[in-house]
Amino acid sequence: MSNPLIGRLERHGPLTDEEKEVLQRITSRTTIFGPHETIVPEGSTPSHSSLILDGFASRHNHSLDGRRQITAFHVPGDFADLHSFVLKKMDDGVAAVATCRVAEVAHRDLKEITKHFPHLTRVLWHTTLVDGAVHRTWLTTLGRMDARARLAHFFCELNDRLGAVGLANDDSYELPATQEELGDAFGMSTVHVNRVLQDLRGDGLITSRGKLLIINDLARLREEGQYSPDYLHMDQKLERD
Amino acid sequence: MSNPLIGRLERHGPLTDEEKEVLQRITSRTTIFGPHETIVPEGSTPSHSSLILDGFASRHNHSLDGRRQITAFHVPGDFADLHSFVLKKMDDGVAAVATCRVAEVAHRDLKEITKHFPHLTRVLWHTTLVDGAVHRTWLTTLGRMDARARLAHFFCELNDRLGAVGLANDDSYELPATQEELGDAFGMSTVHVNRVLQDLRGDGLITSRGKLLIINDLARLREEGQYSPDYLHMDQKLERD
DNA sequence: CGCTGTCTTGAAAGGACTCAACGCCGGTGG
DNA sequence: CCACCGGCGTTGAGTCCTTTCAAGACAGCG
Repeated sequence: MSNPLIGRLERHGPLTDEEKEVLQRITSRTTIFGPHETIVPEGSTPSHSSLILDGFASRHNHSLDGRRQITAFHVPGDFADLHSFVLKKMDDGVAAVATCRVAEVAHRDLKEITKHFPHLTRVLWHTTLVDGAVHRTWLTTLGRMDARARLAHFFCELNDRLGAVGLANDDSYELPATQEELGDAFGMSTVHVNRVLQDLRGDGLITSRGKLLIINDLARLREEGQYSPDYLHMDQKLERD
Repeated sequence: MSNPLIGRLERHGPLTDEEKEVLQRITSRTTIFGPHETIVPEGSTPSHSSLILDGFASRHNHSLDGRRQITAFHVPGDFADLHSFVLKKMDDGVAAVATCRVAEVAHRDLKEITKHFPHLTRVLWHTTLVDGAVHRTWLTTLGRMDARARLAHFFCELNDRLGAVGLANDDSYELPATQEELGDAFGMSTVHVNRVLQDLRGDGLITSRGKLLIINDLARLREEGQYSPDYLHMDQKLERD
């Protein structure tokens, strides 16, 4: 089976055989994390970065009074903490939402890439910048949209991101997050998440059975969430030279 | 006078003379933007990135219904849109808050850096990752703190960032943003910004005369804003090899 | 079968918003 | 030199989205 990282990076243009070999080599050590387990502790100084091969993970900050804010969700093919390679110290933490299979990529190996593979370096840089673009978009939904629109927006985002790795079919996908986690991500209480979800279901926009989320009316959900996928920079090609 | 970019990047460790020469060379073309002028339009595909030499700038997104969210403020020494070098298309826009002197750094030149100066590349990457860390922190304040704490937090953040470039003295500095801009950054209406500022002044935490902001009780402001500057990664050294 | 985590529901309280109007001040033009 | 103007800050009142607290229902699991 093909390497999820290579697939992810090749969305932005072909890689040379040599580049693919390197990527293959540095992603060979894998670990499993169960639901709610910590993948990278907040404040730690890891010597490797974690690539999600399988599962669903979150990144979170804690305010000083202990409240949790989830700042990102990660799907297979995403680096959850590539930033720790450059920033060294984690200002945030990474946790498994559902069971995750993770490749641990040594920072030593990443540094070799930056020394010898400038194109690969730019593509890796690109993935961290897309994270930033998603952060900005979440800022916009948090600052300027109501709870219903925020959740609608997120369901659209996830549909596109999971679709890109073959994990969404017919606008439906597995969403392993609890209502508490959704609340921690989108600045709302668990109670309110529950009520908004009921509204969205009641209005025929989505259906959910257990962890399965089905989007019934994607056009309307996009409109309610004011969703436009530009910020994901999904199929953008990066010139090599 | 010394180059603000070199000063900024050298916070993370010494640069070679050759690296400094390159930086000096690529930041030589400057432009002035007046208050409220657009520096980089949302959705554009710039061929250069804008380094703030002087002034105060903002980055913003618009929701589809036209509401503005400011996602970052930039001070001298900051690249406002280094991400456009790698992402190509701007998902956000950059505007001058106060008059800005800006160095326009050609993407062509940045690409040469990624080919020949791996250390410099990592340091530049670092600055975009700090932007990301600030975004995450803002997400946390937006999602999990009330309006008063968000503003308190921001005033502490700016005190540290401006202090690092010599633009804050005795915990006071120029803050050229209007109350409307603060509202657009921190998810609140102009009216509410006004009221919260009055509270902060009334409680003796800050004083403001015109555009000058004075922090009267930094310890208490930090506590109210739950502020800790770790996420700015300010004095972190990056090893060269 | 009981436990624990998750989802659901109700009621009351509150933070923040909208609308609307007014004051202040610096700039500009007559 | 002064009156007008537009941008910005301030105030008041009413409304509403969202929270908190509390408790009950449900379901998977050991």
